[in-house]
Amino acid sequence: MADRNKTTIYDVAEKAGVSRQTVSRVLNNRQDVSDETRMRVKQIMDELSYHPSAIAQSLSRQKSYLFGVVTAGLRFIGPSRTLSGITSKAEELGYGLLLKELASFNSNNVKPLLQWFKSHQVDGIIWAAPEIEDNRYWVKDLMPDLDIPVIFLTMEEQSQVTIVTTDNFTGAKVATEHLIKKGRKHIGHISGPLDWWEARQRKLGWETALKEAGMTGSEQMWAPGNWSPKGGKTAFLELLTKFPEMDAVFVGNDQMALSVLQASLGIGKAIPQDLSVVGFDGIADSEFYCPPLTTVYQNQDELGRVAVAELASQIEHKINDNIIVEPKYITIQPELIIRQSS
Amino acid sequence: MADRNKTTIYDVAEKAGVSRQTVSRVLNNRQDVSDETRMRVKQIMDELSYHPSAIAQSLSRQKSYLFGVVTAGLRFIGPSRTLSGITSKAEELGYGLLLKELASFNSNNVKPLLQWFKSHQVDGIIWAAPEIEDNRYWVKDLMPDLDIPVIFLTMEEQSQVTIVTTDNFTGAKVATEHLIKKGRKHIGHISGPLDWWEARQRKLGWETALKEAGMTGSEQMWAPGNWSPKGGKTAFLELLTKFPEMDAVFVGNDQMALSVLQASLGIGKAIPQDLSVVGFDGIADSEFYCPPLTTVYQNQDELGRVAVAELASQIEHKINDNIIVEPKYITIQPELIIRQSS
DNA sequence: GTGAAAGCGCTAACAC
DNA sequence: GTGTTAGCGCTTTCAC
Repeated sequence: MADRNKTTIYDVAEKAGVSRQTVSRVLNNRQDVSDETRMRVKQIMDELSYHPSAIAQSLSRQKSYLFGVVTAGLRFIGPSRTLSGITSKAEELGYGLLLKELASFNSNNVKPLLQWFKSHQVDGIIWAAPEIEDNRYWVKDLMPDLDIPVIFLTMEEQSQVTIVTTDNFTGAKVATEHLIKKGRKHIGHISGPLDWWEARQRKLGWETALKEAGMTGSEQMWAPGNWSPKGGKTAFLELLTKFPEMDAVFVGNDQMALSVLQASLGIGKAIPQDLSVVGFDGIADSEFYCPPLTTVYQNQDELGRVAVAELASQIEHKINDNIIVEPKYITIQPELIIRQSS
Repeated sequence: MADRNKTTIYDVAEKAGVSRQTVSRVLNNRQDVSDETRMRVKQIMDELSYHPSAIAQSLSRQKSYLFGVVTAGLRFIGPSRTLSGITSKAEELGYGLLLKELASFNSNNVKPLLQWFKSHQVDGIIWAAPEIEDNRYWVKDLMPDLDIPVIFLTMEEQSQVTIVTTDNFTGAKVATEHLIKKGRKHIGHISGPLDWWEARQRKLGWETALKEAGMTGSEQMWAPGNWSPKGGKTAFLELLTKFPEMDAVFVGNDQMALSVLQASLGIGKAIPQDLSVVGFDGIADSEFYCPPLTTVYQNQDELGRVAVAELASQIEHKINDNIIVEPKYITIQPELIIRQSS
C-alpha cells in the first residue's frame, strides 16, 4: 500500500535499469518488450509495490475509464435499484463511476454538471434521472456541442439521443387488461404526478386498455397522486368520492397502492372482493402487503445494466471504428405479477 | 460547451497576451493580479468558453476534490438513503464522488478497491458498507499504510479509526422498554443475521432492556431473520412455535415487521391486542402498514451527511494546520415513533 | 526491443 | 504584478 512519497514509473525504471517507456509498455501489456525485461520490470513493480496513477494516465491518454452518472431521488427505492444495476455492470466492464445526485427531480441546472463531468474527462454519461416537466429542454440545445456519449434513462423517444426505458405504457395496459379480464367494470386509476413522463405513460396505458375493451376512462375515474403512500391515500379517498361505483383500481406505483390497501380496509372495503388493486414497480415488499399486491414488475436493475452496456459499446465503436452509433430507443418490458389483491 | 480541440490555459494566455501563470492565477482567484489583467483574462475565458481540466489540476495539485465512496446493497432502501445524504453534503462542500458498490455485503476484497481510489487521488474515503462477519479485519492491517483519511459508517468502536453510526443498542433498548411500559410480559425478538454488527447491537438492546426490567431474554424468545420480509415471516412462525405465550415482539427492521403483521393477521392474531409489534429503521412506508407500525427511526440521510462533513473537516485540518485529527466515534440517536401496532 | 523527446493541462517556486 | 522554469506521472511519437 506504499509509502508517503509515491513510487512512480520513474523509480521502477531506474531500479530496473530501463527507460520509463519500457516500464510503461509493461504496464500496458504491449508486445514489444522482451520476456526477460518484462519479468524483471514486473518483479520490481511488486517489490516497490508500484501502482500507476490513474489520474496521470487519464491526462495522458485523454481517456479516463470513468462514466458520469446523474441520478435523483436516491432516498426512493426506484432510483437506487437502477443505480445498483449501473454500478454492477460498470464494475464488470472495468469502468469507474463519478456520481452526481440532482438536488431535486426537476432540476434544470444541467450545464455546470455536464461541464464538471467534461472537465473530469469522463468517457460517457448516464442520465438516470427521470423526465419531468421541461427538464429535458436542454437535450436539443446542449447535446450537439457535447462531444461525450450520453445514454438517457426513462424518457420519451427523441431522435437525436439514445434512451433506455421501461415500457410504462404497455405495463399499465397489461395491468388494466388483467382487471378487465377479472370482470371488473369500473376501473379507476391513481396516477403519479402528470408532469412525470412515466406517470403520463401509465395513465395512457390505462386509458387505452379501457378504450380497447369498449369502456372509457373519464376524468372522474382518475385522480393524481404524488408517488408517496400519503399522497396515494389522499388521491384514493378523493377518487372514492367522485367514483363510488369503482370496483378496481390501477395505482401508479406500489407505495401508493400500499396506502390504498390500508385505507380500503379502514373503511371496510374488502380486497379483492369489493375492490381489486394493482400496483406498479414490483418492489420486494409488495409481496407482503395485506393482501399481497398484484403489480407490474419493472426490472430497474436491468435498466441500469443495459444503459451501461450500451454506453460502453458506443464508446468502443467510436474508438475502434470511429463510427458514431445511431441513437437507439431501447425498451424493457415489465411483467405482471398476479397476487391476491386482484 | 466548446469545440472538439479543447481550449487550454495556453490558448487563453496567448489570446490575452499574458503568461499561463497569470491565467492560472485568475483561475484560482489569487490576489496578485491587477484588476485590469484579471478582467481581460476573464473575458477571454468567456469568449473561448474555456473551462479548466479538473484532471490536470488534480495531477498538479495532488488534490482532487473527490471522495471515494464504498457502498453495498443499494437495492435496499437503507444504504441508498445514506448515499443520498452523502451526495447532498458532498455537493454542498464542493466535493465530487467516486462510487463503488461492493458485489456482496461481506466482500473482503478491499485492497484493490483502496488502491483504485488511491490511484485516482481521492482526498478521502467514506466506507458506507455495514460491518459483517470479519469484513473489517483489514482495518488494522491496511489502515496504517493508507495515507488517506477514511470515515467508517456503522461499525463497532475501534480506537484507530473514525466512525459514524446510529446507536443501534439504545434504539433497540428504547423500543423494548416501550413494550414493557405497555405492560407486555412476553416480549420476543426477531433479529437480523447475527453476523451483522447492527443485528447484534439491536439484540443486545432488547436483552438489556428485559434484564433491567427484571425479565430475561432467553434463547426461546428469539429467532434470527435475514432482514427480508420473507425471512421475517419464517422467523416469526418459528418463534411462535417455541414461544407461544409471546404478546409482543421487537423486530430487527421494518421490512421483517411488515411480514410479521401480515402473518399475524393470517393466523387471526390481532395487532396490537394479541401482539404488539415494533420495528426498526422508520422507513416511510411503515406509516402505511396495517396497522401503522411503531418503529425506531434512524436518520440515515443524516448519517451520510455527518460522515462527509467530518471527512471534509479532517482534510481541512490536515492541510491547514497539518494536524492529524484524533479518531472519533460519532453516534446518532434514533427516535421511537409510536403508532398503532403497539 | 528499447530509448529520447515531446506533450497531456495545469500549478508551485522562484525570479524580475 | 507578471513571467520563467520545473515539475505532477504517464503515454505517444519517432528514432535507433
